[in-house]
Amino acid sequence: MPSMVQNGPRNNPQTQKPHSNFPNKSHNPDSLARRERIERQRESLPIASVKERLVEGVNTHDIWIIVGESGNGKTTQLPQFLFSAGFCQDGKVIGITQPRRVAGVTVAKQVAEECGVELGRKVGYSIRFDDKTSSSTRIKYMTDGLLLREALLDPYLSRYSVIIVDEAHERSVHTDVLLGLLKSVQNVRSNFMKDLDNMDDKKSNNRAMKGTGTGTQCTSFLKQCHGRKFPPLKLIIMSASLDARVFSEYFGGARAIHIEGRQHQVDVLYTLHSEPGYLDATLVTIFQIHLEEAPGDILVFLTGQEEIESVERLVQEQLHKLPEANRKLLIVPMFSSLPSEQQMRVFMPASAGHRKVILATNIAETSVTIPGIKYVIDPGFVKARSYDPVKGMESLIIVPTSKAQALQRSGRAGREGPGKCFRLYPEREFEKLEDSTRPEIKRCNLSNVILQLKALGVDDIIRFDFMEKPSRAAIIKSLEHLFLLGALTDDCKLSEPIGHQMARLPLDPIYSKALILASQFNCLEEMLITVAMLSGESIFYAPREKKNEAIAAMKCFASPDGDHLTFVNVYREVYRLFDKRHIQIRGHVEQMGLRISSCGDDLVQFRRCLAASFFLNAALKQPEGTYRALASGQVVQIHPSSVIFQSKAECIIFNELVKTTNKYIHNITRIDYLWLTELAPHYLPCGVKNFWYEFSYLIY
DNA sequence: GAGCACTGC
Repeated sequence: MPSMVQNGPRNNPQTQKPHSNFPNKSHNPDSLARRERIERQRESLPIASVKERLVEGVNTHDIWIIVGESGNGKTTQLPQFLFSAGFCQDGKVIGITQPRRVAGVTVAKQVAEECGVELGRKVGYSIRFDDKTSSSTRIKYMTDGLLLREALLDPYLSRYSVIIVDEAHERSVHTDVLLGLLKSVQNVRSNFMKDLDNMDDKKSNNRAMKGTGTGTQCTSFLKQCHGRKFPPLKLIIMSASLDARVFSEYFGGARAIHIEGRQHQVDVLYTLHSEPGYLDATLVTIFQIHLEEAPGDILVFLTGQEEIESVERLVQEQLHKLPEANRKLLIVPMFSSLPSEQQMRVFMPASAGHRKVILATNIAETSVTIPGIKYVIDPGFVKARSYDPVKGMESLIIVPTSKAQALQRSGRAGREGPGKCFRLYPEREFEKLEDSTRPEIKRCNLSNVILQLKALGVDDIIRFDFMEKPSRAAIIKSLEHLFLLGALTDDCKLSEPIGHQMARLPLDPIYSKALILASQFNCLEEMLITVAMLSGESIFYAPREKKNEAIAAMKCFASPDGDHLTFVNVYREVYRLFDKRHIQIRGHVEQMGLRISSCGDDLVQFRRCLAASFFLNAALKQPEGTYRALASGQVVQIHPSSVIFQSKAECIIFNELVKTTNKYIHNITRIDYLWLTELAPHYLPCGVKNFWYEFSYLIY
């Protein structure tokens, strides 16, 4: 039972690393010395030797692919090279996107320091909830999701002369959608004059861009471009993957340049035979390193909290059997749901003579860089999320890593000096692994992606030029979902006003719709609370050792009607803890002109609104106590973390269906079945069939 | 009776 209310939202420990402050005036001899040191450091980076070639390349070609492992300085140096080469003339901006918030912040701080400027002036960053830019910002680091949002307001990305997409090999959904968008924006901007002629020729034709070779629709861009002139957009795709070919092919045979990294030698060792139980093998390897290898910390990649906690226990048990002198081993767990104070422990050095063992999930692959690692233990597995669009179900299952992932993990041993990586499987098994992890866009719910693309004016999703196309079934399912939510019209366009309102909110479409409905049900205040809680990390945390305290704390707030009402209760008591996201969403709905009122103690009204909002996720109790989801017919169970886990509610709505050891539903509220027939009559029982009839001609 | 990792004008 998750229960303790956490002390504020968790922060990634990297954001809390100390950084020096600005401004620094160069009259000071200390700062002069520092500037010289920074200059020397910059010049020693691998990328410095190819500076002229890079700048010349960007001048002559509109698109470049830069391949190179981390440590070569491409993220910090390239924007500075381009700035010096004049790419920010006329107030234009160089934008650099990152998949993660922390990276954007830390890199921007470093570059501001290198430039000797105050962060937020010439160099800045912009991430959700935190904008450190000004009108004078010329080098702007940001998350890729944020640039996508910017494109909704400025489809031509007209402020930017150059956009650098960093860490493209990670292939997050945002990166993939952004690449598709950038490709079409670049095309429109470089063919600007030609396209205007084109449009004059085809005034009656709504699909002016078809046939220009882009494969995308830019009609909406063109309309807004009338009478304005933009310089070509320079694009740079940066990737750490060894294979630049996929990017190069996607961008019409774009040139790629390889820049050496700063990686030290890592010896990779394999087992002779397959290990039946990789946790036992992990344990043996930890002690083998501890007792036989030179000093240096160990990083172990495990699949989840449960594994980490059980390995931690096993290591502690074994440790006590060793002679006193051999017990100098410090075990530190690391996973994202761990509170930040405990996450910080991985950055503290072990006391003298001790070796540190970090037991981590794949958070340590990319998100968190831990100093002092000399040994990596890689059992070769990862817990991965996948999505079944037909069943509307996510799965969280343990699968083998890809080759790229194994390389990424072993690289973690060679950041500060030569290291060793112990792969707990035979070398022949490595050869059988997939080359790279399947891009996220092929294994996630596409409703949000489609809503954003529609808002950007891309009407024909099936023919959108994705780098890797999601399955037709996944696209159709999400179109159907959006239609049932009222976001799409009968001819598959974004509806007015609901679809456009939904696209503006940075939320899962079903939550956006819930907010719109809630203003009609006079319970927007309560729905804002609920959606804010559902949209971020859980604010509940129940460590194993404080289980009873956690249960007691939860009981103070629990509502017999379910989790959503419990959220409202918690908020009303302790709202300050997570106000940031609440305030942001509140600002959005106020701007949209929705009426914010509270239903007060009339929580039946709120539950009716939940039923109207989440009717697609309704379930009925079966005789055995399990539930049957109405939309897909699947048999599901209430997850034990729900406050109504033990109740026998006849009819419920839920927010998430995730298959782990069982098909579990999360975030549940008890409703009355009759409300469904009253509030969602277009859906029950034949709404879906109507959809297929209406849309089949558009899809096939 | 159980929770990979990210992200959003």
